[in-house]
Amino acid sequence: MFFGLEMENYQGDLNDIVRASAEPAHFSDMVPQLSSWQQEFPSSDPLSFSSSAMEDDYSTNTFGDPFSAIRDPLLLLQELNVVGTGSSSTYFNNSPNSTNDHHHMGGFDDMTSPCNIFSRIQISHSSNPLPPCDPPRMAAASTGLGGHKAPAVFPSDMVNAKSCLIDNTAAAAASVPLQISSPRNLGIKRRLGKSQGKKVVCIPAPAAANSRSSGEVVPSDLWAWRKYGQKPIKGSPYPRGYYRCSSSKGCSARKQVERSRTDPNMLVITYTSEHNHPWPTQRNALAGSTRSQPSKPNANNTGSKMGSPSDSEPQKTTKETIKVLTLMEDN
DNA sequence: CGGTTTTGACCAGCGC
DNA sequence: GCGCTGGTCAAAACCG
Repeated sequence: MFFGLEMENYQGDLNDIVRASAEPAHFSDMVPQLSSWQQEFPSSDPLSFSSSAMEDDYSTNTFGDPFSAIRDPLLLLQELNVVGTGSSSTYFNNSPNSTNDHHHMGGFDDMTSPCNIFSRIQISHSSNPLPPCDPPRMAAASTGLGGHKAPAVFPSDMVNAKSCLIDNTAAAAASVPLQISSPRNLGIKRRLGKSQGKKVVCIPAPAAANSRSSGEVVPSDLWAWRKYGQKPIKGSPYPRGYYRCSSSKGCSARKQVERSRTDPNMLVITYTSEHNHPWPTQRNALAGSTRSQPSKPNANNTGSKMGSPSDSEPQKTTKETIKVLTLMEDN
């Protein structure tokens, strides 16, 4: 069930993995699962998806702001370190207990709070941690990691854990340059090779979970991200969004968000650089951060060369997010 | 007012 | 050198 298990069968063709494990049908199964998740973690849970969001028709909004409802996977892990046992200090640690595949992340099992989403997150330590998302990039991660046991992180209820996280920082620490093996991504290879501390996260795209049309507020990230660009990517029908941290001036943390070209239900988030500041106690600003669906006459963006404005990630500051921060500070 | 998103333009790396 | 491509900049519009 875990794709870590699927990865064990990986023998080189990532596309086969994607085909084998990332069928859209899986995602359709995700909705009721998330609904049950929502039931188990009701609105008091700052991390849960909204039920109304789940009711949004994903098929009619295939790229409708897929990022807003996503909490940073890395952030989730960081929060684990904060809220959890504090036994680890990295985004995800290779648990000393991880001697084989399909281990829970150390400390995760301690997350027993009924209101803690993390209790439902499992980390798969697989010798082949490649996720069933973007094959070229995952191939890159595979190449770069050089056997590094990068675990996957995912809510266990979500489509058989169709999310993953590749810690390229570890690769960099091991002096293993991140490389893209696919000739289709030479450009990316070029960029990735230059940067350091890249982390690639592949997660299921929420079904327009931000539900901006309904005005529902969905927490996305404790970090404040400001979108500074969006570009269409060759070979991919989906644009890539460029975000930088706006929590602190001078912070070089950035992330790129795009849909997997092989599985539109998956989002590939690439983190670049680290935050050079503490957790934001509050968002720098509210104005614009709760921007609703553009009301501009060209809101449908028919004339845009870069895709729909709904592709972007709204920087939503929510009471729920503040609540999480408060809880974190209490710890 | 101070933040955001949007988006056209610009720049730089790479292959040919 | 040129073209392609990805990444970034910055002005304008927008939002609360």
